[in-house]
Amino acid sequence: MVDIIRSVKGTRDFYPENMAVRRWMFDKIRTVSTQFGYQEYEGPCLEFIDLYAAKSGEELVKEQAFVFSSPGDDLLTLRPELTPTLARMVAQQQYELAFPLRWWSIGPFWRYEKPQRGRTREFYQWNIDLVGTESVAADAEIVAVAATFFKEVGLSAGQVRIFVNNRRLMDQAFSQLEIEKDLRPAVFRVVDKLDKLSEKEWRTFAEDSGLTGIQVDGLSELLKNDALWRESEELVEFFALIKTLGVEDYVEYNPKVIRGLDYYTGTVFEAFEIGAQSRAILGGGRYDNLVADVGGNALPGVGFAMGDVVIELVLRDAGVIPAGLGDQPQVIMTVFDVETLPASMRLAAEIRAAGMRVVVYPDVDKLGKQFKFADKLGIPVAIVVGPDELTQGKVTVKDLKNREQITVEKESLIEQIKKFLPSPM
RNA sequence: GUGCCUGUAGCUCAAUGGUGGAGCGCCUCACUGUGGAUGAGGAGGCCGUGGGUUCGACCCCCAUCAGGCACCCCA
Repeated sequence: MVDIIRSVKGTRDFYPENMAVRRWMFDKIRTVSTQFGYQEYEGPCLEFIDLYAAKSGEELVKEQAFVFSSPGDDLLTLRPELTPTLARMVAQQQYELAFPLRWWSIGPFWRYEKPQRGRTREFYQWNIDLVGTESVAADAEIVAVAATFFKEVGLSAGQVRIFVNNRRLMDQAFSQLEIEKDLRPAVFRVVDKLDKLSEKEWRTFAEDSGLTGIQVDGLSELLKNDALWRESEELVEFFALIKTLGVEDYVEYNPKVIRGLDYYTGTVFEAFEIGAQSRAILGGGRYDNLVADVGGNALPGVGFAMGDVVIELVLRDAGVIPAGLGDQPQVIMTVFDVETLPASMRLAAEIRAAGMRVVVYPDVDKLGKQFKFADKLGIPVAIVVGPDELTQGKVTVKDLKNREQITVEKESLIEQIKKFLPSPM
């Protein structure tokens, strides 16, 4: 093979087959988002780096963002996340917009990471936010959106679970353990490590992080307490609402869910695949001063983000992606010889006028070859118009799957094709 | 950014340091108005790339690029 200029590391090519799956996933996202009354929006893919300097995790901007200078010497970045853009868009029109606003978006993002399975440098992300209310009902609604998405794509509560916790509750608990405020970020990391280390290693790690033995004991107990949520009025109300919304099977309290990002202030949640893999699918939570960081009035909100890469792997492994997705043609018009080509093209136009996807075979080839081509593309119906048909004013319609064919009057062509087409789902 | 594993035909993978193979796929023919089977042929490779060791390298060493796994981090 001649050398082909390779694709950029960490990017993906979407061949029609993959594109069909992506289209299907995105359609599900759209369906669920709009069902809950959210409106689609989109921001630019390029932003000034200053937008992210305001907040975001330090590492996200400094080490994971694609930053470059434009010909005009501006420092630009390919957006690594949407939240700062959302904050700006809201701040710019804060006196025009009707709050609470429900917005959703899906688009490309870039992070300079080491690519591996489930992680690329260019990916798509679904963002959905409910901004302008502190109500617990908003938290519950957002989580219900996530749960409904799982239902919609065919993932059961046995396959995925949304784990919920509350930052305020944890802060309160940490205070009882007399863990100082400036130690909290380190403690979050300790919490995060619990399932990744052995108990002994975890202890060591916790003490190295600055916790006393008594605090480690307390923390260990705390993180085993699945009933801790009862001590939080917010969470009690939250879980009651989740039940009302009918998605309680998907939602569970988990004291270990903390989330890395600093801007979360209340409810936090993460959805995981259940089972051996246990991949993280989406994450989000409540933030109370989204807009203030970019110069607007502080606005509370709640939302989450889901990347397309992991969810696709989960959906594939779960076997819930339907077959027969895609926009391949429904009918192939074979070409018998040069003389009959115009007749074939004319017929194709008629079938298109009836609303079907039709291709005309572009060369004069043996019929067998034309059928084989149709097979490969998964086209279900073929039409043959040779000299015999033309002189009789008829058309042959062939069901490629069952290998049946029938020669009919031209007038009943469309009807006959419909009989052979697989019924739409 | 760190550690480990892997790069051989379009795909999946073999090949003690001594002339690179298989299965599937592809093309042609048996089958000049009918495709999933069968049979017979055929095409297709600077063995990821660049150095080094050696009489000789797909094989050993180094570097580099790419992919995977575990960290890190997170979606």
